[in-house]
Amino acid sequence: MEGKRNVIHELEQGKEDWTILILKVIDRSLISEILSSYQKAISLLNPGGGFPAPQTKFTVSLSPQNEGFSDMDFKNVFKKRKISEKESEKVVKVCVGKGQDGACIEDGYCWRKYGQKEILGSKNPRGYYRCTRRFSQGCLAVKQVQRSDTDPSVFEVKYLGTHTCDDVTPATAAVNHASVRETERKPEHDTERMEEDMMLSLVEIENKKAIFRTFSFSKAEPENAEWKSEIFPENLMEKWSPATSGSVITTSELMSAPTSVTNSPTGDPYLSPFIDLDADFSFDSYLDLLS
DNA sequence: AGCATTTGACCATG
DNA sequence: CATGGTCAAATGCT
Repeated sequence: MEGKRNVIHELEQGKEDWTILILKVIDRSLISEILSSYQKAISLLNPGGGFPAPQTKFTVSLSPQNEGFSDMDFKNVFKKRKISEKESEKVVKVCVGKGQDGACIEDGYCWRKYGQKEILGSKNPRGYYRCTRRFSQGCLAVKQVQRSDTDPSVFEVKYLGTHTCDDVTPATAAVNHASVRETERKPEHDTERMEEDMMLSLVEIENKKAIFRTFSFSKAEPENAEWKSEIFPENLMEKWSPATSGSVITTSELMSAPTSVTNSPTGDPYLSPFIDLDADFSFDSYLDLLS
């Protein structure tokens, strides 16, 4: 009985996390399916229990003028995000890496390691990478990758400089694969492909979620515009930015959002901290729309 | 053989 | 002088 309760709790936790992600993810149709699955699973485990009372009313604040959020912020997702004033490098991106040494973190570009350093006060060395097109195309993009001291599964990736090359690796295509396929899918799709898509997307989105949870940026400043537009494609920013800050994102807006994914090298629309929205979002009302 | 990675040396900065 | 970033020779891999 205790175990069942834990499972329900975990599912609900996951559900909340997904809801946070919905505000970020372009390919909503797939997320809707996942969300429905969560709900079905909870219902099956907890018949008659229904949804927990709207503690599910929460706020997500992602204004560029107060970007950056801590683990605590995401542990208390129902509270308005408190902003840290962190002044630092051009960009600091914290993300989960799949590689054993951080060299394989997928961001769509080809990198070549040119150095590694032990950093004072850090357990793990920092790897230095530059774009492989440095000499062929004069691309000056550089990144630094360091495994987190606190969480070995997390790599802190710092991007410096802008890509001037036009390199988009197959890795990027793979990242977008599931979403692209999703848009191509016919109404009468076969379950096998659905499962495959779902698995791809789950892996992808779980990574995004982890990134999103620990994502932090330096203070938004004019000189950062360059890397902002590089990492977060303009058209997506436009599509996702409400006209005014503090506007409420309705569920219908969420459902009608574009399903296409741009083929941007490092484009990670899921993570855009520049979406200026303070959204009150009720999970229950969202599910009402789904049913 | 050609390319990528490793690693100690070197350099710039505070 | 300590530290972090880069260079480049040595080494490894395919």
